[in-house]
Amino acid sequence: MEQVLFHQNTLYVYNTTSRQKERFEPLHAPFVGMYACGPTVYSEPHLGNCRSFVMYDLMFRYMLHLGYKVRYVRNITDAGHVESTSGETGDRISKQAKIEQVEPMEIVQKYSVKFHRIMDTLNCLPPSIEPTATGHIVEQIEMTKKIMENGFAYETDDAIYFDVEKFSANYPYTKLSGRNLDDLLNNTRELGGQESKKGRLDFALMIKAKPEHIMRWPSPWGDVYPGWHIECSAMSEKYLGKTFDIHCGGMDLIPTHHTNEIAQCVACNHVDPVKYWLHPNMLTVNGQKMSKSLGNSFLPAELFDGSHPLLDQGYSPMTVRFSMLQAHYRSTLDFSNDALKAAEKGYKRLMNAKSALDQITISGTINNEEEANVNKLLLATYDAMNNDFNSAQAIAELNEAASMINTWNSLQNKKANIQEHTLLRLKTLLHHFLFDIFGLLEESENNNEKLNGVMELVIDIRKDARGKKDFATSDKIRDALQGVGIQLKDSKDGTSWQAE
RNA sequence: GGUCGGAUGGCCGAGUGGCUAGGCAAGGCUCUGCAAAAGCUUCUACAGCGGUUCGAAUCCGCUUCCGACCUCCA
Repeated sequence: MEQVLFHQNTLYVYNTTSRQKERFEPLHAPFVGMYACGPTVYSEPHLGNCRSFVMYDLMFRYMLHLGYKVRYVRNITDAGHVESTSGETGDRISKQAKIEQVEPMEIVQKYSVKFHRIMDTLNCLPPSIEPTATGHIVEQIEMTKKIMENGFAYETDDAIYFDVEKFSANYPYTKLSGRNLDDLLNNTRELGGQESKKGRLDFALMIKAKPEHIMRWPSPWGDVYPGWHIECSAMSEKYLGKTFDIHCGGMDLIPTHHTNEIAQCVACNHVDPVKYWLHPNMLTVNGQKMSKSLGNSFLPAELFDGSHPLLDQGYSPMTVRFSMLQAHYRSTLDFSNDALKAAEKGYKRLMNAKSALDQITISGTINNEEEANVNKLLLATYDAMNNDFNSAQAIAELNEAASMINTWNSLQNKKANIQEHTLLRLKTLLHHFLFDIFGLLEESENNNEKLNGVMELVIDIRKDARGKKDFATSDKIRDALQGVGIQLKDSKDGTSWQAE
């Protein structure tokens, strides 16, 4: 039996289009269609990329938890992400293929695999559908044809361009970004390259492939490869329909990629494709956006093993995930040693409280204040998430829970003065939030049976030594274990251990 | 240069005009053979200057600083 919680929990989301929080009402509840811009698989994703994917995962998980039937589509851009800055035309995949001296599809394969591994490591659920651009060339060509038929695109010697000026006469092109169209049109900044497009804001739907270009597909305009924006429009329409609920993507995609996506869809289907646009903010390093071009990227692997020069230790995947959850998705998040260290401790605190809660039972008497505090907290945690997925706030509420749990746990009898079903609800809450919604995992190796057996023995030997006041032996055991990353924790109830 | 968004205690970070978010660090205490771990506890901040209000971190204006986008980026 599945719970449907969305009737009691009204979700509010910040819609970039309206610049305010709106009540989330799916077009066809309980179904929710959600599209997120996935990676361009020409290199390894860095932590900034990962943050966005973790945030989409949080949204996906929370909506699932509420009982929505979510179809989460996240594409893979494996063709056509054009670099058009300096006259050199060509897409990122082809460029990287030249650098690594392999086939473009080898690049695609290599970095798709890496991407999926990282998503697994960070415990992101796989999307419901993960379509690739190369698998949907037909749909993209069809869409381009329709846009041309509708009069919003034109052909030149080198490409099919979208006519932004013509489009903007009929529709507020800059609606999403809030930019002033005239300012954009009159921007004095010089563009490189000698493209044949008419307007400076026009963008390529399809690019005619030069003879040396390997990734190419036949079309009414000769051999072409797709522009970047058209794939998302074509694939979102195919799997979610002409209109759907949620579209996610990094904030940096608003003025260009997402603006153009809307333009394409409207020019093609005459309807606004997306009801709610949700945009996670950037990850920063020393206040600056993490980006490949700035050279300040952290790769996940460098973070996990601590090999990045700015770090003085490694941090586990769940520490990284937790640090991302501790900030709201629309705020910038600054990555630093101190922030990660704090996250590491904070994550352990919650996990420890979760384990401690398993030992807590009810006393049989009810303390009204205790009872009220727990009930308040149960609501507050949901309220936080209902308020535009405020995981930071929700974590703060769970920390309040941790304090209560720790207090009960420090009592001789480990008993709480609350109702039985209230205790049960608290246990359920912690389980749901930590594992299902936040997507955290237990990282300790305490569930390894053989190691458990060995540790039991070692702890027993040390206990005997301590009993005989043979502290040389007991300390030797403690220090040696510390050396291999196992920490012993002495308490009144005996000794437990934890692997780093 | 244009447009948009920020500035919160030692650090990271929530904050929907009134009820000290939270975590980490630091100090104190409990526990302990010593330590670690764990727990309890203390630390009342909102860039500056004006304004609105009974009351402002929150609303408005100006100033300073920072960032993002405008050219590829999640």
